[in-house]
Formats: sequence, structure tokens, C-alpha cells
Amino acid sequence: MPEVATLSSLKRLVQLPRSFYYDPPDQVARGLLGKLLVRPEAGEEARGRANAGGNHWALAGRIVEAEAYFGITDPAAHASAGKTERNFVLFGPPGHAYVYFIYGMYFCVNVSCQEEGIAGCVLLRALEPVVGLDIMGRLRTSRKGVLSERVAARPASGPGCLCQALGITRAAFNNVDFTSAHSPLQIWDDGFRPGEIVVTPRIGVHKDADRPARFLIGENPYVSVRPRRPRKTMPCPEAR
DNA sequence: AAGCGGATCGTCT
DNA sequence: GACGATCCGCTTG
Repeated sequence: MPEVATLSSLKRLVQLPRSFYYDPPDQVARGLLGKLLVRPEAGEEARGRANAGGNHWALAGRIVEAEAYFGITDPAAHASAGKTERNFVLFGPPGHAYVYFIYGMYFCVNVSCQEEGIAGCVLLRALEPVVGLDIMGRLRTSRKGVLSERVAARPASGPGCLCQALGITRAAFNNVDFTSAHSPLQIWDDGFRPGEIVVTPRIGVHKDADRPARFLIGENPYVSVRPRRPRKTMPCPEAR
């Protein structure tokens, strides 16, 4: 099912123009479902472990899950406290990559949207591999050289997994322009249109935890499968 | 199926 | 000095 194409075999590809990214985050998140996140000639820039596939390869995956973050008015958003050294990309022009480091170990990538000065964004949470499934597996291989069948089959299902599978780091990708023809990270439309779109609360979010802002393609096996957020522990009134 | 703890560190209080 | 827009492996039911 995955690995249906090489990059050059894909037809009718159109890189999303800047104008696509001016809409509000929830609208952009829906619009991104079904689009292709592409690293053209990824091997050119890859180093070390990331270069395991050789010198000339491309990676592409279909976006099947994304979350909307609503800028300074959204308590769950990184932009809620205003512009900082970390999140400045969100306040710039739309269609750029905001990459941040999380839990001391992982990266996550967002697509900035809305006009300059307005800090809306969309967190990319899961891809269906389309080009380079084998390379994605190598990039997901642990330091100990372990690559489970489960991970190899769904290497980009989760925001941290997605960045690892595509070799996305903050140093190399923060603030890159998705709309540039020469960008190392691009978003293309190949004509695919998702069927049913499902909306749920965002994953791992505690502030404004019930807001429906996570969008995914229904029935798609590559969406991240995560446990429901832990139930609040209720204090026992008898205990003192 | 769900819950936990460990790994690991930049960012902001 | 505490806390994540996470992931994985192990334990428990």
C-alpha cells in the first residue's frame, strides 16, 4: 500500500502557493490533509546516521493528521506568551516551518499560517509514507540498531516520529519556506482528496483540552494511535 | 487496553 | 528549577 511511487513518477504535482497559508489554523489544517510533505534530494544534506541511504534520495509522505494552534489567544499554543527566541517563526510570514525541540529528545514541525504578525500554526502529526519507506525506517532505527516491525511499517505516525523519519531537525529546518522551489522541505498537492475527515481534541494538550482542533483522515491506518489523555485523579473526600 | 516510568534538555518562571 | 504539542518498553488487569 505505501511506496506506491518514486518522486519523479508522481503526476500533476503542484507546490502549494503562499496564498494557501493565509487562512486560519483550523482551515489550513483541514486543507493540509492529503497533501504531500516532501524532502527533495534529502540525501544531499543528510549527515551521519541520517545519510544511511546514500547520497541521492528523496522522501515524501501524505499528511494524514494535523492539529491547529491558534496563536496568542490559544493557551495551548507556544505563541500564547508572545514572541520569544524560540517561537519567532510563528510571527513571521505564513508557509514557513516552525521546528521545536521537545522532551530533550524529539523535534516537532509546524506549518506557520495567517498573515505576518498573527501566530497561527498547524502541527504535522502523521504521514502515510509515499516515497522512501526504507530510508524512513533507517532514520527511525534506534542507536542500538533496533527497528521493530511495528515502527518500520508506520515510521511517521506521531509528531516526533515524523521528524525522525524525515530527518527534520531545528538546526537545519527551522524557518525554511515551504513554498520555495529550492526549499529542503516542501508541500505539494498531487490531486489526492481525503474522504471523511475526523475532528477530535488535540493530543497531549492540557490547557483547553476539549477544543476540537485535531484533524485526521478517517480510516487511515497511518494516523498516530495514542491513549486517551489520562483521567484526572479525583481527591478522595474521606481522606484527610 | 491502559497505565507507568525513564530518557534527556531547551525554554521560560 | 520545573516542565513539556513525545516515544518506547514494561507491568497490570
